[in-house]
Amino acid sequence: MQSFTEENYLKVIYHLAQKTTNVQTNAIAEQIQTKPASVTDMLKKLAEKELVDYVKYQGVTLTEKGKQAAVNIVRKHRLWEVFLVDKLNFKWDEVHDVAEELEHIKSVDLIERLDEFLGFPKSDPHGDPIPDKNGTFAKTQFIKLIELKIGESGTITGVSQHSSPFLKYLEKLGLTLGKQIQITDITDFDGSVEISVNDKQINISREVAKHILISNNGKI
Amino acid sequence: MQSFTEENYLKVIYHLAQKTTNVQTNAIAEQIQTKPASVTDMLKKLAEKELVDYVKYQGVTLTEKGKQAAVNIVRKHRLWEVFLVDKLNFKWDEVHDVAEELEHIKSVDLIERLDEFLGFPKSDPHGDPIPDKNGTFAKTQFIKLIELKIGESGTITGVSQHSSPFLKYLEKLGLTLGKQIQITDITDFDGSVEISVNDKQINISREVAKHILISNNGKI
DNA sequence: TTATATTTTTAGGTAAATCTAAAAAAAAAT
DNA sequence: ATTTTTTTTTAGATTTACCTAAAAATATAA
Repeated sequence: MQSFTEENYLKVIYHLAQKTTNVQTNAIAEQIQTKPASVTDMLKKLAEKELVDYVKYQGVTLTEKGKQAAVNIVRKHRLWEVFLVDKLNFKWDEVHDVAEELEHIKSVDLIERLDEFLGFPKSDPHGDPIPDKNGTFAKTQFIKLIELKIGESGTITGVSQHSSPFLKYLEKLGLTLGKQIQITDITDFDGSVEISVNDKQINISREVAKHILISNNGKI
Repeated sequence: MQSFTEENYLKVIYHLAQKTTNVQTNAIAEQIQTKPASVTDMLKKLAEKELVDYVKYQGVTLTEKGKQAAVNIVRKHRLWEVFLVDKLNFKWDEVHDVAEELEHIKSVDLIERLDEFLGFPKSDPHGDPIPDKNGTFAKTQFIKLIELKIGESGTITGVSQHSSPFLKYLEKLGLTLGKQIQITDITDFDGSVEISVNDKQINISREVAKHILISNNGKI
């Protein structure tokens, strides 16, 4: 079993490893809100426990054992987020911090029963996939909204930015999960995107469009 | 805000204070599974924070601030127990350890929403009262089953022993919360009690009868 | 009321996770 | 190919919660 702190390191390394193979000390420090020196200490400890492969000055990768542990935390985090939104009526921008605490509750039985209670959800309130109890993710097929061309359409199925202001903004625009959208225009000047959603035309910046994930896309 | 460990001390002191006014160092150490020397250290720290009144060699009492914090943990613990039993189908003997972890989740919003989701329950799966968000307990009127006389009856509304074997045993006998019972005989020899429940006659020891709490009692 | 037992505290130390400041290694720029 | 910058590590402290062993205070018994 890992400590609360070790679990946080594993989770952060897991997420950072989606971008780069070898995860850097500084990147971890930034995520965990601590100093690089503290990270080095912890990496040694995790390597000792065979949860990461660590070579001085070369960054880390998770071992199979470390990856399993990390995926399990991700699973718990996302299931709790579903609980908070579906059952306790939290908004999708309010759940992160609470789930951050709940994800460390240890009982295996609890999480299996929670999964069942929630109806074995496949994704969390932000569209992120929930691994099953063996750590397997369902294959998901997303493209970024920014990649759609004029006339193309699709369904909003995720976001790649979880900050509260961003999520609140999308909510205000009516750009929530499950919504059907169509690209009606792309401005030459700054690349901002005009889309039709809820029978209305709205305009979003390229930056926003980058972080909206679309599935079932195609021409109409 | 208190640390996880501080919260545990406050909770234990709160529970022990139901029996004696001045809570002793050794009693705390036993409950928390630690050494008396460690308890002394922590009592100094809690006194420093004005959560307890502590006089060397004289034991401790909670201050008003300390009591508030303790009652809040009790509230969270009991609400989570209701969640586990009512929503996740845990048995009443399985919930204690998990609730012990969940009670330390900090979000105030979470616990208010959970309370609402559960329908503002007034007692937990063992019949213990749940304080409201101001820390007020509803007045409860229990007597021990052992105090009933032959012919008297009542409703099982609580237990004063939470060990898993005890709870499992009661479950097997059908002595669960809400059940209507009547005393049909009390054995002279060892004081064991014959009761009628679910249209059957069963026999329990004095020791068991001491830990079953009855309300609405009276002659029939 | 003195002796004995129990309870509690002090003193000094350990382990986990953090820190700052300085040194070392690696990467980038001239 | 140096120099400069950035990244990472080491060394030595700090804080929290715990420990053991010994001393001190309190309670109990003779």
